[in-house]
Amino acid sequence: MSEIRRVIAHLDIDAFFASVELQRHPEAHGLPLVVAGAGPRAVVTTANYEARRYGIDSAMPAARARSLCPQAIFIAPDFAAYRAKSHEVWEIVRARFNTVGQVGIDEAYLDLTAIPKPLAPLRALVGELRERTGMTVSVGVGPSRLVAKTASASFKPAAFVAMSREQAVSHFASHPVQLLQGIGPKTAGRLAELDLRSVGDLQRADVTLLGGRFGERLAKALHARAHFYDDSPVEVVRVAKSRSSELTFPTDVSDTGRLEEALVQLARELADGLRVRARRARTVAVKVRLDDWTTVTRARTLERFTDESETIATTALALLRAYAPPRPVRLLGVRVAAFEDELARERDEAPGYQLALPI
DNA sequence: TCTGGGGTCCTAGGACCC
DNA sequence: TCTGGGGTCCTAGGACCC
Repeated sequence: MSEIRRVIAHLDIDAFFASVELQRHPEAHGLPLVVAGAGPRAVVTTANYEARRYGIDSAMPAARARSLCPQAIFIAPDFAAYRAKSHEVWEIVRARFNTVGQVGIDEAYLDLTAIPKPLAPLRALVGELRERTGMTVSVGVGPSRLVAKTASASFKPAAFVAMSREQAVSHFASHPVQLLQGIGPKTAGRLAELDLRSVGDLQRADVTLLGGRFGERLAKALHARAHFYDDSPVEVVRVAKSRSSELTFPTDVSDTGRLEEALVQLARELADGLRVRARRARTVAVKVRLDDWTTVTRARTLERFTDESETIATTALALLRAYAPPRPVRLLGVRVAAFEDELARERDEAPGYQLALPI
């Protein structure tokens, strides 16, 4: 087995939404700024570093953010503006580097293995991005996505850190396990029951003991993560596997008519999106979150692929009626999946192409 | 102070076919 | 009359990430 030493960079735009808003509201510079919706159930999408000093962070209810820092400037998110700025940033990156795998709106991995001395051009890129887009990017570099990501995440903002796997293993040993990507609150809680709280604890843990609790597969994966082993590739092209639209009501809804109306609207949005992207799906699913936060999904796979609002809406309605929510509804969603193979569709729709049908 | 919206991946169980 | 295992497709729920 030949071991190729990879060089991976992780780029992350610092406080992205808040930074875009600061460009449009220069008077807010140096003041706490929070991007959050206005509704009663809104959450914080981003807070700048001034606001984070008050304990405000992403996904926190906006109401709580307001009480933590009433003098902060609150701005409703403008996703069209963020998408435009994101496009600007990553187009510049793609013009300078070949293997760019974007992950979400404000992050990307770069595979720099083929570049002899990658840090200098990377440093130049950071400067260029700041000059041309006004965005500050944090950079982590390492032999894997995991090392690169952990480095950029823990040294941001304005980070520029390169680490070997061995350095990551020792440097992050004292940090909580949740620092590792893939370990969230649930897994951290289960690990704590085994008295494993830090990355170092997990490094030293007995895999057999872990296996008894998590199953062999997950145990091995967790142990490997703690040692910063990761061979996942940088994926330049990613094809979506599902699309969804969902809506949290400002107050819970019991009225069937109102629920069905909302569901049809969501189905329409979804179908419009499919047609814009020239994709068709075969599975339609609904998601219902009740007032007590229980979440139920129901799915149906159709005979044919579809991109029609009518078909998607009818299927979604049938699924909702069959479930008949037993309590007031907080959230409704529609999802489509099992997309038609893109190449097959292009071939089938190519002019002059005739499908050979058996007689 | 009650917790958005858009995704991915994993697991487990049942149906069905060979 | 009782007993198989493998493979694929589908559904439902859960955890996690940005």
